[in-house]
Amino acid sequence: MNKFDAHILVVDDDDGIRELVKEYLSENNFLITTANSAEDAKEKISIIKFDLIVLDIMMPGKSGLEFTSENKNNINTPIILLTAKGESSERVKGLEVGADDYLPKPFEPKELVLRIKNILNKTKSKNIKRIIQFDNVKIDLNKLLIIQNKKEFKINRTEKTILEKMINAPGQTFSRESIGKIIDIEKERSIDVIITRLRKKIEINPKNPKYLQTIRGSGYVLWIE
Amino acid sequence: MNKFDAHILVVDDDDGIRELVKEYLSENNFLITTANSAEDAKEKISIIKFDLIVLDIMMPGKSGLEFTSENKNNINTPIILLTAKGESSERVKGLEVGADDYLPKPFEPKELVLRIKNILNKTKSKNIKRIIQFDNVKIDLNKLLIIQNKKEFKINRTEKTILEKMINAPGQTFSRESIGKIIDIEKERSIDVIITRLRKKIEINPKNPKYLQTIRGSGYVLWIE
DNA sequence: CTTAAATATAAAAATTCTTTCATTATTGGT
DNA sequence: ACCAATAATGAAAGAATTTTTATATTTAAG
Repeated sequence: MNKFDAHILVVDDDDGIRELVKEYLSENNFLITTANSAEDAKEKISIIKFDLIVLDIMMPGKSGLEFTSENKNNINTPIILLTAKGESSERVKGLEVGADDYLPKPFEPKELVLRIKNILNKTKSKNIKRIIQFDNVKIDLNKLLIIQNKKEFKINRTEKTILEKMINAPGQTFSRESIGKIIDIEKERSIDVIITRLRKKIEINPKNPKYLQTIRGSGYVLWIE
Repeated sequence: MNKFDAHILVVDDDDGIRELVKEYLSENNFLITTANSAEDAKEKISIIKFDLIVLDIMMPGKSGLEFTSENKNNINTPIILLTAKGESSERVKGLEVGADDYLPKPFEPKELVLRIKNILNKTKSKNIKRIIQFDNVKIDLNKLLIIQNKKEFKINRTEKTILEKMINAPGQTFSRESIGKIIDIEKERSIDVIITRLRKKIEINPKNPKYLQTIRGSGYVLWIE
């Protein structure tokens, strides 16, 4: 939808690092705004709502720790701290005052991108998928429909609840017990039946499931993509 | 309360690392159990409920990734992966399959302790309420029970789903339409009926609701506190 | 105070979902 | 290849939930 994945504020007094980070993150499809001090950052967050802040701890004037401590509770934005190598006490404090993650310097840019993406994923708990498509199958949890090779199947509440979980954790195994907990069903045999029914809707060939597979001894898994 | 901060399972095929980690974490007031393979770990988690799992990615037999993927959904336990330096694709996968954090090897033990503490903190404060109490009423969504003045009522899935939403947005009005969407019910009259049933369980005097009130023309609201 | 619209409620009817059961198929280990 | 354990499945029984119906009650407005 948006051209950028997220809008990130990078705060560091060191021009070199700041520009390096900016460049690297930009290449990775983030929109970057920079600030060279906590005070500068403070001003910018009062104007723009960022998706995440990358913040150097050690800066002249107000430190990254102070900034985090003062602002974390007023804004909802996740913060990643850049900390000095070895100074683990800094990191402890950082997490204590509300930072979401930290990265000891010097760091690999890749690492930063990785941690950013991870946090954005977690905080964006709103990005729960409700409509997915793969091969010739479309699952629409809003309309409670599965369309498979032009055939249309209704799904019921139970099936919806299971799919909701599985779709948002593809490749992860769900034991019968855990599925039972999700949908408040007690008997494990009932879950077999529900899976059989689901397969008839999802699978081209239900007898030889491609997507909703059995993990013998463990449970079931949804493979998409 | 407990003598230890948390019970942690350390999984690594390398005896040296495993023992080193164990020793260091023990010194930091964690109770440590070890496993030397994913298979071994699997057995142990079936017996003991750990607070956290530290898991090497690269192991003979089942890899840490596979273990995470297969088990993350069935246990509720946070997982920290130990990954090879440089192998950032491993880390991406790790997070994708549900790991909560990772640490590239070689790592400083201090760093591990820090990340463990951070995760334990976060997971402790999941703020979705599932058990609440007010006046003489206790609602337990886990046990699917409402206890009101020593009377005990079962609640069904529909009721649970509605309460789940309302409890976490008290004071917010829910239109019949929005309730219907939550529980996949079409007819608005049916929702009247469901509310009536709920009131019999929650309210001391269902005819004169104190908690689950009607907002004429708009819907219903749950007032607690 | 009356009235019309909205809500409440009990009970029955209709529908949907869960469980059971009997049988067959598949899988992994020896 | 064989065995035992696990899983799949169709059909039917059993339970539970949703919807309808019919009637009563409450509310806001004039």
